[in-house]
Parts: sequence; structure tokens; C-alpha cells
Amino acid sequence: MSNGFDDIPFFDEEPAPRKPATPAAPSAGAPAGGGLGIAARAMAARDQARAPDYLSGLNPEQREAVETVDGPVLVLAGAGTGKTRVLTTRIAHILATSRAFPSQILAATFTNKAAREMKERIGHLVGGAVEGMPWLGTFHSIGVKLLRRHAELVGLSSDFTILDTDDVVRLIKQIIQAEGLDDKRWPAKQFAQMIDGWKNKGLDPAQIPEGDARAFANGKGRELYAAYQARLKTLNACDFGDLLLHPIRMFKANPDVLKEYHQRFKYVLVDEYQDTNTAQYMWLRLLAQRPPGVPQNVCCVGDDDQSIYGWRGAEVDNILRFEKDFPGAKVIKLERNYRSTEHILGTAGHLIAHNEGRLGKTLFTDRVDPNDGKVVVHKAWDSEEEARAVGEEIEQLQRQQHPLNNMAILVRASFQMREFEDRFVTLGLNYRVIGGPRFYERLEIRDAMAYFRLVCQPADDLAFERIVNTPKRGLGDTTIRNLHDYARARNIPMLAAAADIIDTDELKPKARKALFDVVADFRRWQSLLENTPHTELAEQILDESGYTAMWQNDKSAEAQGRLDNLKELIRSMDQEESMRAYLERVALVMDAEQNADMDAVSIMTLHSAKGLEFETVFLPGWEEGLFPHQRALDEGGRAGLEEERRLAYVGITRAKRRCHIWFVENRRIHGLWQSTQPSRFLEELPSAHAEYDETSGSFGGYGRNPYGQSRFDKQEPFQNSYSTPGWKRAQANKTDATRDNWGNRSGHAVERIGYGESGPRAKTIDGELVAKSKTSEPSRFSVGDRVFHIKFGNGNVSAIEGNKLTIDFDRAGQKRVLDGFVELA
DNA sequence: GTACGAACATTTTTT
DNA sequence: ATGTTCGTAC
Repeated sequence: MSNGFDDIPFFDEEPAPRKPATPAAPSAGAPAGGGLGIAARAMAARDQARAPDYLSGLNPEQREAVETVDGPVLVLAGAGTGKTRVLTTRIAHILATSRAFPSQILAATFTNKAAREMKERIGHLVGGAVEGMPWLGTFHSIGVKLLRRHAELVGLSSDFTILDTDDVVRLIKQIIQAEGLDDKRWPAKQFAQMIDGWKNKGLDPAQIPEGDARAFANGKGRELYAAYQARLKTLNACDFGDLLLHPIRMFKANPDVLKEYHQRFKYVLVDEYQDTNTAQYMWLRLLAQRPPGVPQNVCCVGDDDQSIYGWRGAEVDNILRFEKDFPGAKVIKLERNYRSTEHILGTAGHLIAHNEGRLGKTLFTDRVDPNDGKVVVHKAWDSEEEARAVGEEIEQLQRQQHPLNNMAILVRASFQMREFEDRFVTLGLNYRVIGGPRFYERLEIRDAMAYFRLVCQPADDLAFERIVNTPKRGLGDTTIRNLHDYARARNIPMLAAAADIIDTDELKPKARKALFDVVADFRRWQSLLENTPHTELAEQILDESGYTAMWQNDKSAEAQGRLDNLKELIRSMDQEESMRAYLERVALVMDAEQNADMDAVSIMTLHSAKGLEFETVFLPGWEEGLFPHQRALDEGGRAGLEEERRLAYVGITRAKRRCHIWFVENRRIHGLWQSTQPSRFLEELPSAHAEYDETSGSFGGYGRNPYGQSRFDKQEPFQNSYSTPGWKRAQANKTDATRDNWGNRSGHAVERIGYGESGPRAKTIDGELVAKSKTSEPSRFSVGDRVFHIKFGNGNVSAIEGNKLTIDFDRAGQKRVLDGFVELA
């Protein structure tokens, strides 16, 4: 197979001559600040050598991306092509050539992790810490910084609170109830997601589509959204979306302020551009676009093939239209891969080529080693066997001295994890799950944080409501509602209302006493805020409030863990100057470090694997309906399929040396055993780089598996993705709904989705339709029949519901299965 | 205020 | 099937 290398310049080609960098003195008006040291150090480093060391070791394309600092640049950086290196070196280069002070560079990333990593690496390049890069951070943290400076321009005061999703949902619930709506019929969580979606698109209540507005609460969607925004304003609070939208509003309404930032930011950089949503895009354009004639020094780095966040508002289109937004843009492709073997790249490249909406890159490597194995596809009977076989493979690698840290299992959906965890527990194999519930999302942490928030921020009603009766103080719903009404009527925060109401006789003596104590506690803590070390105060708050005691008295299994978490929380506060500073950081940094010391296999979703790499990668669950996920198909249509394919591409390209893909023939979905079809993506792998493991699958010889080893043989190199065997099969199944996956009798309607533009979307997970057709076709079994099941052996039918049978198996006990899986014994 | 049972949903996740 | 969330009854 052609590797497509022909039109790509060779590595050792002489780099194109570049004009020597002309150091220009930073403009006089440049803000001084702590960054000068870095610039000075960088310049010193530069003077020592002719070709600065930071440029050595870059390939020509990388070097071009680093050195093309003037004018708009789009760097299309494929997986493993040194994207972060380019970005950080580019910043180092700008600093070293004195084009700008650190404080004049705006660099936006998506995650805190990415920001941290960049800061570190720039520090290495330039020598020393990078405190002087105040505008390197996530979109949100930069947004906060802007807002704290100009809060009054959007009607907030600069000490506004940042609400997380949990707070938002509780707030919305209150609003829904206040509107007299049934909060059961109109779930707050759902509406929170809708608002989030609107904010991702940069829409104010007035701007949301009429249809969207009608979709919620009998057409009250718009009204509720506006009420929510009004409530945020009175609370002096922002949700995550506002951290982007308020700056946008602020800049639009105050061109003079925008101009100030235009003058400040000489260079703008954006990481992971393919993941930006519309709001972030608007934000970037406001800050980066300049009037005609003024240089636009903007550099976006991304990979359209790794865009996997469309479902949360990311617009691949942003990257596709970069050249239109920034005329004269230079597009630089990085295609030389430093991570993976040629087989891995060949497999991933062939797969992703089935996508239509892409700019088109082909990764290559010249580190070819004949010992490198192909990507291997394995079959297993069910997910249990899948986990068992993966476990064996891991143990074997372990015996060959491969550290577990170099291996990862990347799943499509988190429910797949458990089977692996179970297996690894029995094997005594260390593993770590990445991306589970976060430290700061834990109940006890959120409670403790609510105490701290309320001390620092007495107007934080959400924090107040969260902890006023935690631990239990006898302040129930009635008291809270009273207090709430009292506060709303006087337009004061609830803590203040509590202070007032205890002087009245509106409450029963018991509640009054309890509330009096709470108010007194908070008064005391507030008075200590300035002069007590904040970690000490934090401990004091938790003890005096009775919160620690609450968990000490709790005899449930997790109580000790919660106390440990609280200790950890106090310990982590050390890193910040004050309690306020700590709260600020935590609001934006929701991740906590994992202990990297242990040698362990990583288990995570494909989404959280983006940006990581491992020697060996296991990709289980490549079955239709799971991967590509049925819901992505149902809801996203063709675009959804392509995003799933990109996800597959991300998965494969995580692997450096070895990549094992698995599919199972049977999987339990919602408690029912279903037979599955191999993922269509398997059909899209090239036989030159991927092979089928003929030995896999202990039931491999059983009957009529149509997907034997010949699967890769009839590989037509390139086709429209909708004429692949997988697609054809899907089409065939769509009309021929009478044959189930085993090719036997009718009655097992398996309808495959049409994800073209037209036609109604049918539910297509095998079994759904089957279940629905129960009235039309009586089961061919009856209660008491002796039957045989391939996995569970012999048993007796004890109940029948349509096509679902409940069977008491001799060995396996009672199971519910679809009748297509059993034969009369 | 707690305990139990019914109803419900079950792709992916950051800030 | 299974876990979680919510409401009711004690």
C-alpha cells in the first residue's frame, strides 16, 4: 500500500532559508512586571549560541511553525507530531527574539493540565519559572482574570463567585419551582445542559432559537434562562459559560477596553483549536482580529482528525475556516510522527481516510523496524472473556519486563471499565482508573468548600443553603423556606437574613437557637479570616461546625475515606496564599493529581486518553452499537459517525509500539444478552498493517461467524465511506430485517439505522425492536421447555415476556436472555 | 429527619 | 441488571 510519503519533504532536507530574526525592542508602553527576568534570560541564552539551542532538533515544518511569528498561522499537528513542543518553542522564540514581553503573549489552552505542561516546558526552554506569563491559561481562567478587572462593566462586582455545575443545577431547580413549574416534569439538570449548550454557542436569552425556547417548560425556556441570568447577577455569580460570555459582552460594549488589550497582546496562541466552541471562537476573534493593516499575530494549533468533543459544543468548523477568518494565513502541516510504528500509523491513517469532512493529513514515520508487529484484532465470546484475555496479554508483557505504566485500556463507555477492574482485582494486577469522580466533586469536599466560601463570601446563598443544615442542626425545609422568603423580600443574602430573623419571633425557639449559633459561628470565622493562617482557620471551621464530628460518628464504610479527603483538602490549601486564593483556584481547577508512583495499568475512556501515549494500547469493545455508539449515530447522523471514527483514530494513535483491538460476539446491554456485530471500523483497517488473531475466541469455531480471518483480505484501498462493507451491511440489514446476527430464523428483527439525511430514525440496538414486536409474534418457546444456551448450557424456561426468556440454568442460575440465543434441547 | 421503596436512566467531559 | 435519585411514610 502506498504510504503517501512521496510528496512530503525529507527530514534531512536543508531548511528553507529564513530571514534572521530582528530583535526589536519591546514597545515602551509595555507593562513591566515580573516577566522581564525571563525575557532577559532568554536573550542571554540566545546570545550565547548562533543558532539558539531551542531550535535544534526541530524538523523543518516544526521550525517553520516556530519561526513564522508574524501574521496568522494555523498549525495542523497530527497525533504525536510534536505539537506542544512547537507551541512552547514558539513562545520561547518570541521571548528570545525580544518580540514581546511575557505579559504580552496571550496563550489559551483547554485544560489546566495543558496549561501547566506548557508553563513547565517554556520554563525549561527559557530557564526559570514562568510566573511572567500571566496570560497563559485556560480560556476560562483567562476569562476570570479579565472579568475580575472589569466586572463592573457587566454588572458584577470583582469578587464574584464561580458556580460549578452542582450549584447551577440547584439554582435552576429553585427557579423552576419559583415559576410554579413541576420540577419533576422539567428536570433542572436537563435545563442546565440546555443553558450550557446555548452559552457554548454564545447565545443570550434573547438570541436563542425559538424552537429551543419552546422545547422546555411549555415554551418558558427563554423566560427561565433570563430569570437564571438575573438570579446570577443578584448572587454576584458566574457559571462557567459566563466566564467566556461576559468578557465577550464586555469587549463588545466597550471598544476602548478591547483596544487596550489589542495593544497589550502582541501574540495570540491557541492550543487544541479543533475543540473550541462558538463562544471561545468569538472570544478569540475579538482578541486576535485586528483592523486591516495591523498585523494579526495569531497562531492556532490543532488537529481536525482529533476533534472528539462535538457533542459538547466544539465546532470543527472553526479550524476548517481559519484561513477565511484570518486572511493570508499560513497553514503548516506537521505529519512526521515521533510516537508510533508504521503499522500503527498506517492503520490509523487508513481508518481516518474514510472521513469526508477533514483537511487531510497523512502521518508517517521513518523509524521502521521489521520487528514491529501489526495492529492485532482479537475476538472474544463476551466481555468477561475479553477482560480475561486482555489480562493474560498484560501479564505476559509484564513477564517480559514491560512496566504496567506503559499499558492502557481505552474504552468507549465507562461501564466497560468494571469488567476489567473485576478481572484485575482477581489477578492482583495494579490498575488505575483515570477520569472517575473528581476530588473536588466529592460530597465532603464540596461541603467543606461551601463553608469556606461562605466565610469569604457571605453573600454566597448557594453555599449557605448547602451547609446550613449539614451537619444536622434541626433546620429543616420549613425554616429554610421561611428564611429564603425573608431574604428575597428584603433583597439581602440569606446569611444576613438569618442574622436579622433571629431577632424576630418568626421562627420556633429551637430553630432560632440553631440559626443563632450558625450566625455566631460565621461571624467569628469571618473575624479570623485576615489574621489566622488559612489552613488553621479551615481546620477550625470544620471542627467547630461539627462537620468533622459528623463523619467521625458515621460508621459507614466510606466515612474514613471522607475524613482522609478532608485532611488532604486542608493539606492542599498550603499551596495558596490565602483562603480566597485557594477558592479561586479550586473553582477552576477541578482535577487532582493521581499517584504516579505505583506501576499500574491505566483504564480510561477514549475521550480522556487524548493527548496521552502508551507503549501498548488495548482497545476493547469494537462492536456496532457500542463503537460506533448507537446514540452517536442516532443523534449525530453522518457527522456523529465521523466523530466516532475520529475517536477510533485517537485510540489507535495513542499506541507507540503495540495496539490490540478487541470485539466480543455477545454483550449484555441493559441486562439482556445480545449478540453483536463487529464494528464497521474493523472493516476499514488495512490488511497491510492490521491482522486478525485467528487463535482468539475460545468459541471461535462455533458455527457461523461471518467475520473470519478473510475480513481484511477483500480490502479495497479507498472508497467512499458509505460504500464500505460495513455500510453495505448496514444498508442490507436495514431492509432485510428478518435475519438476525446468527443468520437464522426470522422474528429477530434487526434494523440498522439509516444515518443518511432522510428517513425516520429507528431504534436499532438489537433487541429493542425485538422487544416491541412481542405482540405480533408469539414466542416459539413455552414455560417449562428444556433449552440449550451456548454460554449457559441447559436450563428450563421459567417465564416468557415476548422474546425475552427467563431461564433457570442448571449451572449458571437464572438469567434473562433473548430467545434467539437458545435452542430447544 | 431518616428509611425504605419506586421510578428512572444507562456515551463521551472541561471549565 | 444495577445503581442512583426522589418522594413518601414512619
